Amino acid sequence: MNIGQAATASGVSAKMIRYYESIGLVSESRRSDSGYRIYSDKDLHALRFIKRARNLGFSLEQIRDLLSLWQNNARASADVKAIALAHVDELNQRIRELSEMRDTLASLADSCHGDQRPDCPILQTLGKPCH
Amino acid sequence: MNIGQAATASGVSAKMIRYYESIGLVSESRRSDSGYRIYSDKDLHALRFIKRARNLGFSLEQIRDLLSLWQNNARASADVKAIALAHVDELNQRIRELSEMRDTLASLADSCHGDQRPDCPILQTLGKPCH
DNA sequence: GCTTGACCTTCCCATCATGGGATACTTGAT
DNA sequence: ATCAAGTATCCCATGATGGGAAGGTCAAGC
Repeated sequence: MNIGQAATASGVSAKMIRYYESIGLVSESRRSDSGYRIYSDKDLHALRFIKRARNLGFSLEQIRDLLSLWQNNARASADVKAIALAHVDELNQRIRELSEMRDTLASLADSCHGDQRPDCPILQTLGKPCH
Repeated sequence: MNIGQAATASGVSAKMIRYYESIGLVSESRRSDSGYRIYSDKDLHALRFIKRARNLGFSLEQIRDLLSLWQNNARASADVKAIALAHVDELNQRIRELSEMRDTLASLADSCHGDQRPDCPILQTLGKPCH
């Protein structure tokens, strides 16, 4: 399987597959005589693993750890769970921050007439001299 | 006021002030004879404005628009409100995505024993052949 | 006056994950 | 033989920020 097919089948772009290889996230693939990368089902499996983990918001470094646990049959599930829960915490933190921004901004927008007049509490608040 | 004092007073690092100037987000400041940047209260006001808007998650390009409205006394508050509401939508979208990730991951983690055994539904799900 | 340390200047590089594009080669089908 | 599509390697860009080097400036203390 060439890189394009692996990309389609895994949902990871060819560009990214090459990049993952360059940073050692996936091992260097076999090459054809002409230098084309060749992917096995096992390689594909790893790419799909990465794609899933990205969809869950894991960073490539977190995925590096997950991959090594995934490939290590002697792993303890506690190690995996710890990474997952740490990431849940990160997600919660970011959700909290974004929610706070949204609430503040929504209430500012709510108090703005939204008409042709220049008077605007949003700009007034942004421009206030101190926090 | 030198850049360091402006940085402290506005909460924007000196690095960032220079960067904002380089991309034309703030106008080039006056310079002393020796080339030091000099900031007025008005400049400081604009930096604080930017800082606030960043805290609300606006991108620098959005802030560019907000600043020009802020400085334009003939603005319509509707224009400001539109930008704010569009940003609220973006925030909601990101919150939704992150919440979805968190829920998926939390439920996976929940189903994982988290003990010394290798058996782990988290890795199993990440590694499953198809979406 | 001279030293010292804190501050300022510009310039380059790094981050993180991804995409765009240039140039050249390979493959497979007509 | 030709042509399109695929692939290879490079370099560059993003957005917002920080780090650091090399050199100039300022103010305080001796």
